[in-house]
Amino acid sequence: MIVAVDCSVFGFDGQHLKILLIKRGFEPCVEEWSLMGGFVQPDESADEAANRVLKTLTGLSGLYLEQLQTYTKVDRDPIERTVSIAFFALIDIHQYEQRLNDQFHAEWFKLDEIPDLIFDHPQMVQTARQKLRYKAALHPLLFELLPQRFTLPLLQSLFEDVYETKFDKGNFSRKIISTGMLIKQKEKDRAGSKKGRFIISWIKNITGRTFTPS
Amino acid sequence: MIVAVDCSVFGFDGQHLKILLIKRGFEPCVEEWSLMGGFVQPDESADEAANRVLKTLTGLSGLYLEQLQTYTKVDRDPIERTVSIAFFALIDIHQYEQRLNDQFHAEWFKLDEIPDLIFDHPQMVQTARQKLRYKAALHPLLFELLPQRFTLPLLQSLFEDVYETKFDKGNFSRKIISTGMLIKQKEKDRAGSKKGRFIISWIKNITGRTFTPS
DNA sequence: GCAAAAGTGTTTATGCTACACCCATGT
DNA sequence: ACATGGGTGTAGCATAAACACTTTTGC
Repeated sequence: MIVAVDCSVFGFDGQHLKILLIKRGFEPCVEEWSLMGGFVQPDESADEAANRVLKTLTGLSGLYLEQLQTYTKVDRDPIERTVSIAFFALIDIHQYEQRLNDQFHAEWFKLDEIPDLIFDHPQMVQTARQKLRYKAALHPLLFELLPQRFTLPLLQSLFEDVYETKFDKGNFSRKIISTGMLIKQKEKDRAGSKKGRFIISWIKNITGRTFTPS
Repeated sequence: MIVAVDCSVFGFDGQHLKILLIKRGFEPCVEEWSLMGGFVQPDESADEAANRVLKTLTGLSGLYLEQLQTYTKVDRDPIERTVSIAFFALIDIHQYEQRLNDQFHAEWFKLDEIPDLIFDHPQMVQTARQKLRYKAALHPLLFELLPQRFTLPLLQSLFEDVYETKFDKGNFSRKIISTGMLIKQKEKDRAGSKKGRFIISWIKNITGRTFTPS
């Protein structure tokens, strides 16, 4: 039986949450859109395979990566029996290097504009999205989508896009600050706002802290 | 590559949460304790395989079954490269039929008295336990461990054993009742208590309701 | 009657929501 | 000066925690 990995890669461009898809260059289903994936090699675990695939696609290592679920329907691959271990990854979209892009014809898609995907990839994307929402409500996850230094309004717009709702800025601010995971810098970011927003950065290595957005 | 399933089967005997383990009757690691598992056949999905395995072990179909995680370390099986899709299942321990038991030398173990297990099964058990706690805090899951008709004090002792803590009976009662998922019966259960406890039953098919224990 | 466990009520504390208000700056 | 978006303060509401109280029965 063949064992594959498929990755739902999420990014945030400042406006919308997006997912990275590639146009397949090989059979079956050439020229159709799909998640980035690959086969698990004899000398690697699935996690290693997923990291390898992501490195190949984005040029980046050490991305936030989490195993989602394994898809095993008998006929999910029309050619040969294949089980696929689905992952989702979070990436700072601005670190994504365009140069490797062309090789795979990769593109970022807004989540409500996803094209038809091969096999059971639509289901993987949906599950990835659900898990992202579910987990981000309790864990500091979405920071992985932002640069090291960002602003609170930007973080809020990310949460609002992920949860498709609006949050009260006062309550949002208090909730996020109260986690103790953010450090307010002295500098402000003055682009696109009359006042300016304080830059904040994220303490990545606090373990065990959880929070819910308001 | 070989694809297997392994199931962490939980039960509740009225006192403690327990897990069902078997003594392996075949190589490798004969006579050692392990989770109940099996190989995914060419004509079945992993879910079907897990259900088949559970049916073989317990004689029961339609158990609560959920995919946990897939274990893929290269050398996790010393004989041949095998990936294992781990599941956890919840069972009303009293429906478990002893007759099929002997075939596998199955036994229930308290979670703090689990013997050495083969391969990465200890990790599977730990992850299963974590997921059970995590999910039961938000979803009506633990009812699956009880008979159709049970009492509130019994439910509370189940929660207390799962979370290794004590809950206030008043607050617990209100919280559980407020979910609207329980029906208080007219009858009482008079065994082992001076007053008696009202029997309650569980409305299984309410979707979307969630709750947190107090 | 008394002990023991079931079940109910009540007070207090906490946290969340909504919304009003102030602040800094570009035009 | 004023419009705009950033940031802070606060009153009211809803929920949760702690604990006192009542009920029912076996002994």
